[in-house]
Amino acid sequence: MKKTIFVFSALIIALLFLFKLGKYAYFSGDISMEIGIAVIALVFFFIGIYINKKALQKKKPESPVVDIKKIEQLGISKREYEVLVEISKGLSNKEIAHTLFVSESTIKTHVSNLLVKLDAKRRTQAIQRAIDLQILSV
Amino acid sequence: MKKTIFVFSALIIALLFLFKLGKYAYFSGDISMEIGIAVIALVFFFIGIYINKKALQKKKPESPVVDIKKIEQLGISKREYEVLVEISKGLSNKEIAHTLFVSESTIKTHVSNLLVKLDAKRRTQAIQRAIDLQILSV
DNA sequence: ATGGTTTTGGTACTTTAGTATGAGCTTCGA
DNA sequence: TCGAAGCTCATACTAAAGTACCAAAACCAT
Repeated sequence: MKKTIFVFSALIIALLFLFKLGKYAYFSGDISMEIGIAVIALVFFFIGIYINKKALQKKKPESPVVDIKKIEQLGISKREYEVLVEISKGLSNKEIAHTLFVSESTIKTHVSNLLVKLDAKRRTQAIQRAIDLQILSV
Repeated sequence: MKKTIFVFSALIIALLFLFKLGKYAYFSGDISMEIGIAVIALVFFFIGIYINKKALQKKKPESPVVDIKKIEQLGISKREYEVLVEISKGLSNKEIAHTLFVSESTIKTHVSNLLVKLDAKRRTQAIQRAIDLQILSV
């Protein structure tokens, strides 16, 4: 909103400034005036391009973001989600156990729970499901 | 290139047309002329936005595409790649065997070869590697 | 404090996955 | 036509993955 106000203010100022130029050209004859108008047109043309580019740049960081609501809906706990992330990295249960400082048994329990909650038969399927559900950032 | 030429032609024509309007306003007094200039400016402002939007729309279908060169570089055969795709879908060796109409033994062989070529220890890791290498369309 | 959830861990077993090795068959280019 | 490469399949194991069941400690909110 502030951006919009700023942009319009800038446009008004630019317009007033160009009016001065226009009058200046006006006293210098007809041809100069046409050139002045051409300059005005071009300047605003590029302003339009610039504004638009800026606007689109901010839109870009869009949807590759993930999670939260669906994770909660599925009843996946924090710890389980951590395990899910490690699974998607291609780690084995033993490796996950090491990185999370717990026993492999614990990881197996988490994985089993995850498979149920994600309705998957294998960890590879769990990865796919998680990606589909936008629970994992690809 | 043709687009650019067309756009500039259109701009020149628009300019000439607006010059006519400018002259028209010119004979109607100062205020009208300033309004005319403002109109010109705004018109070109929006033309700029429009052109820019069009240009960016064509750029969009960008890089989510995949493969080929790297697949060849890694020495992955067609059949092996098919297996890789099925793996990434979360299928088991047995299921892949069914969908590709071969025995599970064959799939195991392909998987083993894939793991070597992708430098992975597990199929889940193979999936990650393949995604990193842009061999799989996420 | 008491009950529900989460996290942790274990045992015992079944099922997949993955490795190693060998071998027959097809295809395709030199 | 000869050989390399790819695809197929089998046997025999080892190693992960997953299931089932149980249970103690930790955490959190009423």
